[in-house]
Parts: sequence; structure tokens; C-alpha cells
Amino acid sequence: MITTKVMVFFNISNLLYGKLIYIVRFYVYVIINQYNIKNMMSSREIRQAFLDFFRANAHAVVPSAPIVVKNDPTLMFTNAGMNQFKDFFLGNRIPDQTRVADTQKCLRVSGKHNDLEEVGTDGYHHTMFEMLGNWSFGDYFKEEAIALAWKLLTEVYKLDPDRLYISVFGGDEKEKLNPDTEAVNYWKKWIKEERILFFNKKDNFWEMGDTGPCGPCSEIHVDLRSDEQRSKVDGATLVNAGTPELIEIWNLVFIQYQRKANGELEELPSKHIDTGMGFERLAMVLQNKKASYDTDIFSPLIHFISSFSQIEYTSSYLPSAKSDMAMRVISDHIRAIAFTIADGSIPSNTGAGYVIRRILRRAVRYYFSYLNIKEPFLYRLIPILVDSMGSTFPELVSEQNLIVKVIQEEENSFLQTLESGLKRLDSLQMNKNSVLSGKVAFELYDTFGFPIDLTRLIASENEWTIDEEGFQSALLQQKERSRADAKKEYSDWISISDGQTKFVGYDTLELKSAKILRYREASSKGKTVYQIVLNETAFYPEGGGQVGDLGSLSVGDQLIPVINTVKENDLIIHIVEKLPTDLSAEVFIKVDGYRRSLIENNHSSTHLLHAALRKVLGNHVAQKGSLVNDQYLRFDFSHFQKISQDELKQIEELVNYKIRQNIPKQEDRAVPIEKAKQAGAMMLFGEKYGDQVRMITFDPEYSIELCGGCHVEATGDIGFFKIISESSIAAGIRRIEAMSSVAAERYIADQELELNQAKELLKNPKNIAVAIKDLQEQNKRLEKELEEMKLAQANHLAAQLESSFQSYNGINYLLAKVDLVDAKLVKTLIYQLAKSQTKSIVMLANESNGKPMIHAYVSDLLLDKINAIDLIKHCSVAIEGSGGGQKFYATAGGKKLAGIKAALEEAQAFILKQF
RNA sequence: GGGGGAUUAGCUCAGCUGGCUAGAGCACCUGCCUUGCACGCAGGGGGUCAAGAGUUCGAAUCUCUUAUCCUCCA
Repeated sequence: MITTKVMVFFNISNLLYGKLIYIVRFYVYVIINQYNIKNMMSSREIRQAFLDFFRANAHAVVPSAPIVVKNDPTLMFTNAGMNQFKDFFLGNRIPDQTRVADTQKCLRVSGKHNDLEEVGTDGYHHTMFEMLGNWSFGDYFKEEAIALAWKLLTEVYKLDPDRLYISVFGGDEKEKLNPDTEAVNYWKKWIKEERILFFNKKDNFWEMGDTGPCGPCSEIHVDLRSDEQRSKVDGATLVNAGTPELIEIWNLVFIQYQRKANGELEELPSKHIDTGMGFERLAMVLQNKKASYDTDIFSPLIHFISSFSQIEYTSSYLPSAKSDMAMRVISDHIRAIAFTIADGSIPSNTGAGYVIRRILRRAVRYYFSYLNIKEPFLYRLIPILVDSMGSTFPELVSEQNLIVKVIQEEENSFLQTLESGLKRLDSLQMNKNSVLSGKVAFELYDTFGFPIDLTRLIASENEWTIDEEGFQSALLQQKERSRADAKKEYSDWISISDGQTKFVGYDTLELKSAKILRYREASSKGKTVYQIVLNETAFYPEGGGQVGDLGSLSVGDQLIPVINTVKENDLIIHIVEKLPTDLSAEVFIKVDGYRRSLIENNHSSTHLLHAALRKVLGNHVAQKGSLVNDQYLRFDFSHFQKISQDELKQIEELVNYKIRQNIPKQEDRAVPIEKAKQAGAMMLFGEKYGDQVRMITFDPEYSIELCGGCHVEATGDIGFFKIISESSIAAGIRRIEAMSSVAAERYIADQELELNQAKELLKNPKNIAVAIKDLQEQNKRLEKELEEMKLAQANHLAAQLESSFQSYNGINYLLAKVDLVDAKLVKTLIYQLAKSQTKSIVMLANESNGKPMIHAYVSDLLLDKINAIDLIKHCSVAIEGSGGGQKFYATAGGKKLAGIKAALEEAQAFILKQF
């Protein structure tokens, strides 16, 4: 009631004050809304209650892992709570805590879990969401997991047990798996047996991917229907039946098997618990809402969008309620965009960045089409998001400026793309009922980035139809092409011996007796390589921006070059082109030490540069990307304007000063994160739970960084540092490329050589830039003078030739050979001559590079009798040439210089014949 | 990584299957008319058509290479 009155008042105000008022309206809404939800748990309280409950039950509450995944080729974004613990399940890493709980930010927009297209159409699908979860790594199993879940839901959240149903795995014959009676027995302690239901493999057997840890799961479903509805239809019949009011809220996964590449299941030695409860969905249940968009997680965003667009949100899910859908889509997508940017990804045209760009564009396309907003708008939502989530996810707060800037820039550029796409559609001049070919629709989409659904919308508005089939097949073709190109196949890991890899590459570059743990074959584009994991290695795997080491493995007298070293989760993989014949023999390993030292120079330079940037530009500078190889280094960081020449000079000088100070490296290999923070290390939001971080310090007052890479013993080793370029790679992000040591010296030497050559050519001027500028100006002036001279020459010739016109039956014709080399000048001359006559034919011949050329001109008034093309073709025979042109002006070139005279005679005969 | 496209005046862009002495609008300069929200009128300057090679009588236009940007797919 109050809300309505306020809205009416402000709608009137809108007419008076225009758009600015939306801000006031929004805050009035916030105040009212806070009053309305007073009697329920707020989303913040719900999240906190979850974490507090598990902390009280001896769990370590850990921070969310970054939403953007690094070091895992199978995954772009975190799409489930367990992602950051994958290595614990796989046994690649031993956890130091066996009971853990957290809220994990997740994104489901690609791969196996892709909810992008569903967002907005219903009340509960999201791209970015929070997954509440608790884990046991070989600690408790089914009994305690079930008990904990039950207590939290019924005692803390006070859900009515009468509204809960349990699903358990009913077994699978093909897999030779029995029903999970174990789980049933534990559930029976808490809930009546008739509320425990069996489901098949599709619903109740959870797998991480095609291979890896997996197991049966048990879900808790909640019935949200009214008492009346519940008395009519038994809720048990609606579980897993796609009823929006009877939904799954918590999935408890009992990880007890390992799926192998051949499809077989193997019992795991230690069993784990992995649970996930969608936070948004839980809030919806606890706040008694029909959709997560109606909870206090989304409603501030939706109300802001509504106020700004001046369109009311009606909570409708009808296909016709486009503006409602648009508001949901935008409120969802802005979260995905903000969180990925906060984690250091930027919209771009490849990889994860491209996915972010697509989500952002999808949001723009919705406000553009359905909310009638034609200007950048998404970035305005960031303060609201930061307000509601910043306390749980501090990265949103610290990266707020960058997020706003990046989004606004992206919006601008996409709105421009839309505009040019619309223009292009316009130029097709389509009529009512005409068909837009699949090819054109695809071209618009593929080449010009014009969203296909927008093309569809415009088509339906104009009553065109789109050849959907043609479009889809073009799209499919493209996908095939790309897939064929990127196709990679892996065999199963073949185990040679047991154990974990020990990395000793910080201390040594050679090892006498390493052992192969396992290997597998990997093929792509018809090329086969082998991946080898050793029990001990000195090879640094590609990571943290530093390229992988090269070198060799020797087995007996067999020398096998290592062509790259990469990291997959916690495995260090050596890539080789052939396998040793004896796989169980001792391996002598040797890293290319010279190359490594060049890499170390560049990596340590990167740290010195990073610190210098912060000293010179300010503390807002944060690393956004880094590449370090043996040639050069590239460093991307947040900064909002071009770095001036003067600043660059200061930065470079500071780095070189630090090099001359020859600061010894201080290396702390296993520092708990908290301790590193206290020491003032530059943190990235990329550390995973349980990481014992490695800290590299070059003077505690200057540079402390968390880093797994390789570094020089003292800064003096670097020798010399040189910045090569400074540029912008995205809004708010700049890139510096630089070189160090040998490469930097060579670079300077090359530059000097070039400069000296230029100086010499210019006769050693005082100021080379001024000298070049003078030269350019002089050149321009001379060109102009030459042009004028040529024109004068043409005019002079024209005056001479004017008297040579011959008359015949009312026409004037002129045939002559002229001493001009330039074809363009002959053309000019002809136009000069033609101007003086009304009914004229002019043919001039000249010699150019030892070859004859003829040019013919015919006045407009004579074109019905004769044209220049016929004329030129007729007489080009005489010079053994060919030619053509337009009816009033044509040219020909030939080989026979002596034929010019004959050609002109031929022309005269040809002309006279026509008149 | 694999496709597609673009690059023409300071800016935004035309220039279709090679041939009308490279154009328009805006901006700029000069003059006139006027002084009110993109004033108007007349005139003018400004281009290695991204760079390089090739095909051709003739290339902004066709082919190849390079660079930069845009875009789709992976």
C-alpha cells in the first residue's frame, strides 16, 4: 500500500524531474523493503547460519575459491562447490583439514552445466550462484553427513519435516550397483520411511566428469505447496517430476568410486562427502518466496532496473512478459560479470574472457530490446551489488572501480556493434514476408557480432522469416571446423609406480635417478605426444605466467627432449615426443639451465617492475596478467590512464636502481596465507584454501610477492632492465612489455644501430626528429610543385595542339603523338583539349617505359556514332596491344613502338568511316 | 588455436561485378549575410585509398604476404 503510493508520487515526479529521480525512488524502496522482510531471515543471516552451524560441528570454514579457474584444462569456471577440493578427491594432494565448509561462488555458463539459456525464463535458474557446502575428506561418511544436513534444515532453519522428502540411489544393473540401503537406514533415524524414495542413476548418481571420483547421492527435496494442495496430491509423487513447487535443495554426494576411462568403476580406498545446497534457492524457501528473484538477493537489483527503465516489475513468467524476463536476466548476469571481473578476468575474444563478454552482451541485448534502454546501464548496478555482497566477497569492494569501468566500456562498444548491425539489416532492404537467408543471418552473427535472437526479434517485428535451418547448419559447420582443429584425445593414465611428485626445481636443475610414476598418450591434429609424471622433478611447469621448462630426460643411452612442461591441477606433466623403451628404469633429468636463467631474470624483473609501478603510479596498481619467458616479459595491471613518458622513465630507472643494489632474494617456501598477509605481501584473489604460499621478497621494504615461480639469487643477476612498450589492452587495464639482461642489451644495441644508420643518412643532424620532419615537408612541397609543373606542361601542350584539330562533317578530331611519360598526365591533357570543343574526338599516343600507349576520348554528343572503346580496340592491333575503358575515354598499351604511326592512321580511317 | 570481416580526408562513412581526373556529411579556413541553441549562403584547404608484392592496357576495387582492429567458434 505504502509502496504503491510512493510509486505513484514518484511517477508524477518523473515527469517533472526526469530520470535522475530513479535514485531517490530506489532508496525509498530499499527502506520499505527492509521493513517488509523484518520477520524473516535475511539472505545474509541464512548464509551466516550455515557457516556457523558447520563451524560449531568441527568444520573449518574456508573462503570461496576464485570463480575463474586456473591450472585446469577441463574447466573454465568453478561450477560446483567441490571444484577447489578436486585434488583431495583425486588423491593428488593431502588435505590438512578433513572437515571443511564454505560458500562457493559458481558459474554455469559452458560445458556440461550450462544454464545460460534458462536464466530468466523461470524463477530459479542462474548463471552465477553461491553453493553452500560441507566436505569430509576421508573423515565422516554417510551417517554423519545425513545427520548434519537434517539438523541444520530442521533445527536451525526450522523447516517443517512434513514438507521434506529424501531421494536415494536405487541401484543400476548395468553398473552392477545395488540400491543405497546404507543411506536409507541412516535416513530412517530422522524421517518416516515412506518419505524416502528411490531414483535411478540419472537422478541419484553423481559424476564429476567422464572420468574421476563419483558415487551415489541423496537429495533433500522440499514441498512448497499450500496445505490444501498438499492434502489433494501426495508430495511423494511430485519429487523429481519437474514441479516448480517441489524442489531439491540439498544434494549429499557419497564419493566412493573412481570412474576409469574404460567406463569401469573402482572402489576408492578412502571415502568422501561432498554436499551442495544452492544458496539462492535456500533463501527462496526460507523467505517463503516463489522465485529466487523475489528474495532480498535479487530484489534490490530488480527494483533498481525497474526504476531506471520506468517499467514496473510484475513477477510474471509468461512468455509475453518480456520486460520481467529482461529484468531477471540482467539482475542475474550482472552478478556473473562482476564476480568474474573481480577475480581478474576481463571480457575478451578468447577463452573465459569471451564467455564473460557473451554474458555481458546478452544482458545488454535484453535491456536494449525489452527495457528500451539505449545507453550503457549495467555498470550502474555495481554499487547495489557491492552493497549487498561486498562483506562476504571483499574482492567486489576492492575491485569496484575497475569493474565499473570495464563494464561501461564493454557496453559502449557492444552498443556500437548493435548499431552497425541494425544499419546492415536496414541496408538489406527487406520487405514484408521476405525471407532472411540463413547465410546472411549467420554472416550478421558470425562476422558482425549481431546476436541471432535480436535478428529474430527484428524479423518478427517486420514480419520477415528467417531461414533457421540454413543458419543452424552454418553454425554447425563452424563448430565442426573449430572442434576438428582443437580436438585432443587422451588415453588413460598408465601407472608405473605409486607416489607423489616432489618438485625440486628451485634448488637443482639435474636429477640422477628419478622414476616414472605414470604416463599417457595425448593426441591432437594427428600429432601424438606423451605426458610423463615423475616422482621427482626439476622441471618448472607452466604456471603463474612463467613458461614451462625445456630440457631432456635420459634413460640409459636414450636421450628424450622435453618439449614442454605443464601443470594439470597438482600434477607436473613432462611432454615428450617419444617414450623411453624401459619405463621402469631410472631417469636422468636435465633442465635447460641457460634458458631457465633467462626466465628467472625476466621473472624477478617482473616483481621489481610491479613494485616500481606501485611506487610511481600508486597502490591501485594490481596485477591482472603476466607472461614470463626467456625472451621478454609482459605485465598487465589495473591503471586508469596512459602512463606518461616521464613516469615510464621513472619506473625504468627505479627498477634498474634496484638491480644495481643487488638485493639478495629472500625465499619463504611455506608460509600460511595469514602470515603472508601480515608481512604485507601483495595478494591476488587466487589463493586456494590450504595453500601454504611461497613468498618471494626482494627487500622487505620494496617487493614481497606470493609466487611459485623461479627467481634470481640477487637482483644484480638481472643486469639491465628495459621497457619496450606501454599500451592499453582493455578499459582500466594497461600492459607493459619489457626485457632484461642479454635480450635488453641486444635490444638497445639494435635500436642504436638503427638510429646511427638514420643519422648517417641524414648527415648527422643535431636533432634527428626535426631533420626528418623537414625532409617530409620538403618532400611534400616538391611533390606539389611537380604536380603543378606537370599541369603547366599539359596546359602548354594543349595550347600547342589546339590548332592541330581537323574538321570533318561537323566534328573536330585530333590525332597526335606526345612526349609525355605519365599516363595520368596524358589523361589530363586530353581533358584540357576536350574542354575547348563540343563535338570532338581526341587520340593521343605516348611512350612509357619503352612501350607504346594510346588514349582515346569521344565527346558525349558523338557517342551514338562512335565510342572510345571500339576506337581503341580497333587500333590497338597496330601496336600489338589490348585495351578498353569507358565509352568516352579508353586506353590501350602495347609492345610495338613502331606501330604508333599505323595506329593513328587506322584511327583516322575508322573515324572518317563513321561520319 | 580455426573461420569471417574491416582498414578510403581530422571524425563518421559511400564508392556494386576493375575504367566517369577519389566522393558525401560533420569539422577546419576565407568571405558574405546575420547575431538565439547543429544558423544560412559562396568559395577553399585537406587523401601514398593500412604497408609491400603480383595480375592487367588500366587496381581503392582482383590475388598473395604483413600489420592493426572487429567478430564468431573452440
